[in-house]
Amino acid sequence: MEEKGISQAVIGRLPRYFRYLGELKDEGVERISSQELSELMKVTASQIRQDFNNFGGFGQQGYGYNVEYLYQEIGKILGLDRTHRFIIIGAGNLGQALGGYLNFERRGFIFSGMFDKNPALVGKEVRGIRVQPMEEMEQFIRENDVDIAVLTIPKTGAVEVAERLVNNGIRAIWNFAHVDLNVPEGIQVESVHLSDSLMKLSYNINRYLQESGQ
Amino acid sequence: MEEKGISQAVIGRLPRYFRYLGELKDEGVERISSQELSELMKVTASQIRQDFNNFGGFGQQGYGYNVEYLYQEIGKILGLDRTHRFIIIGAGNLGQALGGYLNFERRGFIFSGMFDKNPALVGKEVRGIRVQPMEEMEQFIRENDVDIAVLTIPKTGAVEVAERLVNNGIRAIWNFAHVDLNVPEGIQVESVHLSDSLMKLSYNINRYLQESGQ
DNA sequence: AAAAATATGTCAATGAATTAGCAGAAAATG
DNA sequence: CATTTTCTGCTAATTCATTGACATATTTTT
Repeated sequence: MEEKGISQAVIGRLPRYFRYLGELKDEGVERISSQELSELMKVTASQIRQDFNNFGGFGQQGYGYNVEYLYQEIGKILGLDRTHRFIIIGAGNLGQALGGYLNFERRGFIFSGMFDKNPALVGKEVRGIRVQPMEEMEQFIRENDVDIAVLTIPKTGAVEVAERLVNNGIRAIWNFAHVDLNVPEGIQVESVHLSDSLMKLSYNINRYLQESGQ
Repeated sequence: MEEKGISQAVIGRLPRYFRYLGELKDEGVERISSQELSELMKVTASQIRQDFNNFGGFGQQGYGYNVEYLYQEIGKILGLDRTHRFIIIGAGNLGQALGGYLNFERRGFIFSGMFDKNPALVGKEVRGIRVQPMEEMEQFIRENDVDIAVLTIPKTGAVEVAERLVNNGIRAIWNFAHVDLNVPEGIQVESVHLSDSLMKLSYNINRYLQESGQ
């Protein structure tokens, strides 16, 4: 299983495959062909085969793919066979929502700390984790082998906090602040720009109204 | 300004242009060239010009682009010159977080209702909006000219709720549930699959570890 | 007011991603 | 156990997206 230069287009589709395969597995489905999966997921069968072949091919001619095996393999590719400890910076509603997701835990993402600069939130508990003041963040990262920091703070401050995170050994940032973070080579950033997403929706509403005549 | 068959790749970049132009405007910058903008945003100048030209061209040779004008025009393309009323289905932390974002209001997205099936949450207020029971959803949509429904409920139930929304005249769904919604032609769906995003991050962490030798 | 510099819009070239097609391996059938 | 069917892995073709190059319009400089 060699992985070199897999495009982000492919990576971006893997979680969706993983989700569908997990559901099939739970339904007791043992095997599936690219054809069947393509109908279910509404993508071409060719794309499915091509995507999987990036990682060496998990199927067998005349049989198809074994659901359980394929599920496991994609999980491995996505790194879900390891555990990743994460902390949340910003204990507002969004931070609390993400801290509360039990599904993340199931995939090996362990919620281990939460920080906020607002004294009113410090001390509050989210799923057994006590919100700590921002001053304690650096030490906590160094002492607790934290991989991922989730940034759920307003954009003012996000750049500065990101820098502090990186300086203390964070490998990855899941960024919900509405700014682009510039981090050194080797630090992974995945941004979720909610307002961008909403604007895309807005565009498509408008487009449809225009195309179908006001 | 003719728009036909603009690719989603282009649309996906518009909100980011809009964000940068808004910041430049606030800083008092009057004009900018594709070259300068490309350095700021870390994309090629050619792509910027190509993207804008999909909509007819907003610049002038020898001058560049007027920041204020370009900002306005992209806003119009994204439909931000109109107002859209939205409701939130699911008054958990995520729903509350989205209801609380003042920035959406600034862009013309008006938070007008919130619903939850949990009686413990009904009656609670989020930014002046009272959480109503699910049973009142249909009538509210019909009587209040609601464009967008934000789905912040668990995946069980999301498909059924989506159907109810569509049957009562919703045009667009901003979907945070971890399922793919199948809606009729003409209904817009924009999904934010948070766990997919986290898995991509996980993949990239792993990849880097492997490439740089364990 | 002429010359030099700037910077767009557009076309062409390249590169990336998706889809189509098919040889051949395995499974199912009779 | 031979024949037919199924279905992958792979290569080739096609489509889509990005980048490069340049003619030309506008601005700035001298």
